[in-house]
Amino acid sequence: MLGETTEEIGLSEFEALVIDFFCDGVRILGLPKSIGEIYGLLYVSQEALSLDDLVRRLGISKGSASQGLKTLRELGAVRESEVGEGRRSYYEPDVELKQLVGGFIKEQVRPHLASGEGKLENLKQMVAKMPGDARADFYAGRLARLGRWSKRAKILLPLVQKFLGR
Amino acid sequence: MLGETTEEIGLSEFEALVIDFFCDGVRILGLPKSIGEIYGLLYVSQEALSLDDLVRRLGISKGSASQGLKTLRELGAVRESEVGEGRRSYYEPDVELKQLVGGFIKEQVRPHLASGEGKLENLKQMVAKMPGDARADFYAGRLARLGRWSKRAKILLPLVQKFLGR
DNA sequence: GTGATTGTTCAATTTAAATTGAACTAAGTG
DNA sequence: CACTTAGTTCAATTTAAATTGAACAATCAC
Repeated sequence: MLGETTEEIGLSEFEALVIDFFCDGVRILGLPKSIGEIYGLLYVSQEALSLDDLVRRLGISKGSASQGLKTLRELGAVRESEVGEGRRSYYEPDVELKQLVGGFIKEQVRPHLASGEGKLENLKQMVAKMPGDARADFYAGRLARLGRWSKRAKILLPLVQKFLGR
Repeated sequence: MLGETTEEIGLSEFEALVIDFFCDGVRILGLPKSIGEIYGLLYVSQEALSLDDLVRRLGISKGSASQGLKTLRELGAVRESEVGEGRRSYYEPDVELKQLVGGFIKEQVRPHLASGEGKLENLKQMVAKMPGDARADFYAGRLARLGRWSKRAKILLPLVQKFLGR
């Protein structure tokens, strides 16, 4: 099993630029650069890649690659390929924008929205217990507005997903 | 001019929780916590506040407050109040979701989209210069897909703004 | 079973980002 | 003008986040 195939190491200029493109992309979403590198290399590769391929070609640690792949799988941005023969897993990207955005909304956006709504509920209860003066009225008004923001976001998200679906 | 008005220092529990709410919010958007603190305190205050008020009540440095206010003004999330008498400036929040999202899209999202389109253009030119083999076809296909993503985003953003406008 | 291969976890380290604080500009006051 | 007050800038520091790498499971091969 020595020297089986020509093992590509390093990255072509083209590959490096595609990867850089995705690093910028994930940066906006608040995800670590390594996620962009991994997804980028998968996106620009014709064949599915193993964890070891990612480590070798990107020059990142096994820990980073493992952790990054885990996040990408949770987001639904990457899936295990069926083809790989041995015990080793190979990964390929999901390239459907709809899926990518859907996964991001489900994993990153909705949890934050939900926790925000919880906090808002607490705040409303605090105001309900305050003396009914002008200050409490002001607070109630501001909280009501936040509630409307949150409600709108919850209507908007499915619409966005629908729009991206076709 | 000593001891003019009862100068509130520190934060009530309610104020602290509202500020915390906004810190979470800006975190998702990839903005620093101090931005959330400043906007949060303005949001929960009935009167416009000066830079010095922010420094004192939030316990942050003048530098942070100045820089944070600058960013918030650029985003259109905060404006100078008309009322302030002396030479000092007072600030109040813009509480219209439409404006806030609009400012964020204009300042944070569009510039990234534009730079991404530039990079994509470069990549397409590189592929055009490659030998016309299967690999180049694969690359061309992937880049075309990225182009569609970007096009969709550009259609979607104004729709989102419109939706939030009413 | 032993030894090799694949992948995960997490404490220690590195890297990147935010914050401070002192020096500075600008504008107001007497 | 000299003196105070308001606000900005930016190098140095602090803080938070990402990455590493070594130890640890899990799975296969023999």
